Order: sequence, then C-alpha cells, then structure tokens
Amino acid sequence: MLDLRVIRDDPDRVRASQRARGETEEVVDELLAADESRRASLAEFERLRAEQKSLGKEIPRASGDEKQALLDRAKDLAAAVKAAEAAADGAQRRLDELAMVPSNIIIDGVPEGGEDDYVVLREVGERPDLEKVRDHLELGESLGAIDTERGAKVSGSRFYFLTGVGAQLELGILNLAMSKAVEAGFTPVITPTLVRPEIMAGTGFLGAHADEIYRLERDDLYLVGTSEVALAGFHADEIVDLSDGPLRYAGWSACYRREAGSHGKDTRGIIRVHQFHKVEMFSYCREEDAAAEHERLLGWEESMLGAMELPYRVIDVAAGDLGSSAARKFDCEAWLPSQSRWLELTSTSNCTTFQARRLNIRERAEKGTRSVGTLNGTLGTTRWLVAILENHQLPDGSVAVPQALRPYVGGRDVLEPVRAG
RNA sequence: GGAGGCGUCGCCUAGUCCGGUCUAUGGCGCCCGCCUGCUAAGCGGGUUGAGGGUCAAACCUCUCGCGGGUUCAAAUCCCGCCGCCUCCGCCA
Repeated sequence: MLDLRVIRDDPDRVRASQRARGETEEVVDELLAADESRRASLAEFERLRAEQKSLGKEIPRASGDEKQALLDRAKDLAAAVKAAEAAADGAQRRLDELAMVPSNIIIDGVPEGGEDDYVVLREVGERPDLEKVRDHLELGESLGAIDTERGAKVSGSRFYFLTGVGAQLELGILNLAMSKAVEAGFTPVITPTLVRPEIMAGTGFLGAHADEIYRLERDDLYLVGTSEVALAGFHADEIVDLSDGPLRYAGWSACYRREAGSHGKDTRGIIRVHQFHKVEMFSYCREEDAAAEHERLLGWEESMLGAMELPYRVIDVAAGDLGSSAARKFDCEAWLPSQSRWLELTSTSNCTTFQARRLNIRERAEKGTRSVGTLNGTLGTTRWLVAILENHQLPDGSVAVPQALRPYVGGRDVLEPVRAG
C-alpha cells in the first residue's frame, strides 16, 4: 500500500512507476477521486455527529414538552447520522480497495521492462571447467543424498527425500546461514509456517501470487512460501523502536509453494519443489536507511555464496519482474553447469514502507509516528544443494565439499558415490 | 471437544451490576519546568493512536480486544467473533 499523501502530492511519480512496471496508470486518478469523495462524506458525517452529541447533552437537563421536542429532533438526527456514517464508511472502503491496487514505487535506477531486462551488476568466481557434466540429481542419487522417486511415491511430483549426506548438507547450509546471521547481529527466529489471511495479505502475496499459495480452507490459514511472511507479521500493529539501528531477524522455516504456473518447468531434481527449507534475513529500518540496508543484505548473501565457493552473478531485477511489494530487488544467481545457465539462489527486496503500511508497523517520529521500511533477503535454501553438487563435482562422480560445510559432513572433504553412478 | 474467567490510553488499575455528570480514575514509568552544593525527595505541567481541518493553530470525529445490534445517548445492555488464562475430557 502506498502513502496516500504521496499519491496526492506527487501523482506523476506513481504514474511513472506504474508505467515502468507495465501496470495500470488510471488507478492513480481513481484514487484521487475516491480520496476526494471520502473526505467530503467524512466531513458531512462528522458535522452531523457533532450536532448529535451536543443535542444529546441537553436532553438529560430538559423536561416536559421541551424534552419531548428535543427527543424528536434527536431521533431524526440519529437517522441522518447513521446514513452519513454509512456513506462515509462506503467511501473509505472504496478508497481502501483502490489503495491496494498500485504496486510499490520503484526506486530510481531500477531497470525498466520485464523478466529479461535485468542488469548484471557483477560476476564473481570461476565457472568450473568440466569435461563430463553430471546434473545434481544424478550426483545426488549416486551419493545417496537425494531421492525423488520415493518423494513422488509418498507425496507426489516435486517432492523429495534428502537422505544421508543430502540431509547433512542441507542442515549444514542452513546452520551456517544461521551462524553467519547471528554473528552479524540478527536475532535467530523459528517461525510459524501457517499464518492468518491478514498477515498473508499484508506482505503482498495474495495479489498476483495468490495461485502460488497453499490454503487450508477449513482453518482459514495459509502455508507460507517464505518466513518473510511471518517475520513481517511479527511486528504487525506495533510501534517499534529503531533508535538503536535496524531490527534484524533471521528466520528459519519450511517453505511451501504450489508452483501452479510452472507445469513442465524444472521438473527434474529439486530445483523447483513444493516444500523446502530456507534461512531468510528480515530487517525493519528507517525509510531513509533502507537503500543502505539493502546493500548490506546483499553483502551478507554474497558472503554466504562465497563460503559455498560458488560462481555467481548479481542482477538488478527489472521493474516488471519485481513483486508488488518490492521497490528494488537484487538476485544472486549461481552457475548451473548441467544447463549452462544461471539459477537464482538468493533474492533480496527493499519493500520501503509498502509492507509496513499494510501491516501497520510504525516508529515514533518527531511528530507522531511513521511507517518503517522492511527488507528481506535469502541466506540459504535447499536449492543451494543443486549448485553445490554441480559446481563441486569431480570427474569420478564424487563431490568436493566446500571448506565451510565440512564440519556438517563429518569433516569429509570429498563425498563418494555409495553405489555405481 | 466441554465448563468457567478475563481483555480499559507503555505497565498496573478505577469505572461495567443500575446507560447521560467518562471530555475514562489513580499509581508507576517517561518527558518538560521549578526548587536544590550534587543526587534523591518535593512541587507544577505533559504523556494512546488514527482521521478531518488549518499557512500554522484553534477546533471536530473516531478509538475502552474486534465487528454488529438496541437507544435520543453505550467502556457500561444484547448478539457474534478473536485472543489469553484455569479446569475437565481426548490425543501425542
């Protein structure tokens, strides 16, 4: 949700942002009109209500015919107040509905266009030079690490078991991510993965992404696709204190995604699955600090990718490919040798005050309160296994373990196939 | 699943039975000022949030968990919901 004052004071900025995203511009004028009519109907209601209240005070003091006359007038007035209130409520609701339509205003410098219009900021590390490339599933199966056949038997397609070193590596990635986060001052959090509709809506996931989300109809709860949802809801309806700097949380959770629109895409292995684990960074900070905080989150992501010894590139995601909440988004993509392409491993979004406004998260300001900025970024997921296995594979089908992960696999520096590959 | 209790402006709390004087009491904490070698104590004032309005103010409206209802009038009466607590049952 955008700040109405921005829409009133600088509608052209909102129009330009909508245009860059390839989204509707007309909503700006509809919003301005709805705001106008809300204020008019509200003023009318408040005028009548004030009159009703002062009349109400005279009644207990009056008596006889005079009192009866006052009662008659008050009764008429009560009906008028009720009608005016209904009109004002209706206008408010119309405005609230419209206010949910525009996406966050993009930050200057975000590339225009769609999915393919990203800008590559940098490429880090060496892509491996492999004669024979095995993909992550082939490697994972031979190491006894990944079992998608039994995953499908038990739960269906896009489910999997991680076994043996697979389970250990996943725990290693996540634990390492958590340790790094705590070291950097984040508060570690294990979050709920079922959330109420208001929280899901507040984070902006019920709009264009609604099909992606599992819903438990009987209980009116949603399964989260990322702990960002729970961490954003953590301080909902609160006034937080940012005087000692940003509030930083590292969430650990299972993540659930329906992958409704991706039939036939990445069906092999564990690249695109219905359930995985993730460590997510989440920051609450002052609006003016958000851009710098975004760079810091990106820095922590890159440090984690470095620890995994992975070749990756950083892209500045184009406006049309941002989620509705994000004003800017950087993705880190690791090299995927089996497909000779880049694979998204992390994504960090600066949501400025967009989420906080919906979730009613504020801080004290010189005068009153104001919405805070929220940001999120990935520090490790199950998917990282894919890049780790493929980039560190050796000619004989074994896999070298990055230094930082060795403690999690019993100190081993190489993982050997458990049966003929 | 069943029974009961509770939810008031940061925290605690008065008010709810019996509707109007609630423009919500008092304490703690916090902020400003006074007093005072310093500190403490004492004294005075301020201290929920949102919206409207205004150059700014004044001022107005809403806000007693949330949403409805009754009434000229609701913290107070009625209904529904949510949350927390206690007990019982069931299950891990």
